[in-house]
Amino acid sequence: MKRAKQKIFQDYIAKQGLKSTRQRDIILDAFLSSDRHLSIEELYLKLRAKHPNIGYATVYRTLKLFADSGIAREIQFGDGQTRYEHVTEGEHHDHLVCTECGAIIEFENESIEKLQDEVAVAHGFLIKHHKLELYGLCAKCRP
Amino acid sequence: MKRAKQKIFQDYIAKQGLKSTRQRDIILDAFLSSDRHLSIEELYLKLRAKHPNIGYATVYRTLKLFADSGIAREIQFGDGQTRYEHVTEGEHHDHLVCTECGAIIEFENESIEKLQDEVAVAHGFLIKHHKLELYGLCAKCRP
DNA sequence: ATGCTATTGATATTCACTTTCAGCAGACAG
DNA sequence: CTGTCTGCTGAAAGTGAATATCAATAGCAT
Repeated sequence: MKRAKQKIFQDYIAKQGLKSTRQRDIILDAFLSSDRHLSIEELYLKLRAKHPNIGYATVYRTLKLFADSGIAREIQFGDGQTRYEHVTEGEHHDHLVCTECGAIIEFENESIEKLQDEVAVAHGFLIKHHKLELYGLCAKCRP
Repeated sequence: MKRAKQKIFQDYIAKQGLKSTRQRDIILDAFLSSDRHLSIEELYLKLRAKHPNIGYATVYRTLKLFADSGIAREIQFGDGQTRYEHVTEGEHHDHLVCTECGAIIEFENESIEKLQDEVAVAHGFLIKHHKLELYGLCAKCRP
C-alpha cells in the first residue's frame, strides 16, 4: 500500500520532468506513515523533530504535489486549516467529525451516493465530486 | 417571511441587551432582500452603493449577529470566502455548486438525511449538523 | 438633557497560506 | 567525474480574508 503510493508519486514526478529530492522522500514517508487527516502545520511540526532544516514552504508545496499526483486530497473541516488525506484508488469515503475532540471517522455509504446522483440528474447537474460531513459528538464525547 | 425574520432579529437584539441601530437595519434589509448566498465582501459592496459610510467591519459583525440570532448561517464552498445564507425555521437544505459559473442550487432530500442518521447511529455518533455539497457543472455549463 | 454602555468606522493585526528569489542540488551529457 | 542546465529549497516577504483595537459616536433609560 505504502509502496504502491510511493511508486505512483515517483512515476508522477518522472512524467512531469520534476526531480526526486531528499526532502520529498522524507515528506512522503512522513505523510504515508501518519494519521490520515493532517494539516500542513501538523505535518511540518512532526517533521521538524527529526528534520529541523525542512521548511514550511517545502512541506506546503510537496503536499500540493501529492494532491496533483493523486495520492492525496485536500479537505477542509471548517476549522480554518486545510488538511490532506490519503487517497486510495477506487475508494471514496465521507467523514464524521467530532466537534468536541476533533476525531475524524471515515465511512462509506453506497446508498447515499446513489441518492446524490439522483439529485444531480434531477437538476441536470453533472457531479465532479462531493463533500459530505456529519458534525457532532463521537461515541466518546457524547453525554 | 422577511417581516418574521426582522422580528426574530429585533427580539434577539432586545433580549441580549444590544441596541437597534440604523446600520443594523440597513444591513438586515439588504441581507433579507438579496440572493441567499452572499459573502461579507459582496454584501459590503452592494451596500456601499447606497450607504458609502458603512464600514466593512460593521457588515462583518452584523452578519455574525444574524447567525447568532438564528436568521442566517455561515457556509463555505471552498472558494476562500465565508458566505451567509438565510435560515428558515424547520427547513434544511443542501447545495449543488457549479464549479464553472459559481451558481448555487439548493435541494432537500429526506432519504439522504435518513441514511445519514443511520450512519451516525452505527458509529455511536450524535449528529449536530451536517454539510452536503455536490460540486460539478450545472445544466447551463455542462458540455 | 444626561450619563452609561453599546456601536461604529478606520485602521492595525492575525492567520493561513502563497509567492519570491538567491543559493543549492538532482540529472544528464560529455 | 565534471560541467551545465534547470528544478528545488528555505527564509522571508506578500496576500487576502477575517478579526481585534480604539477613539469617537449614538442608542436608550432615567
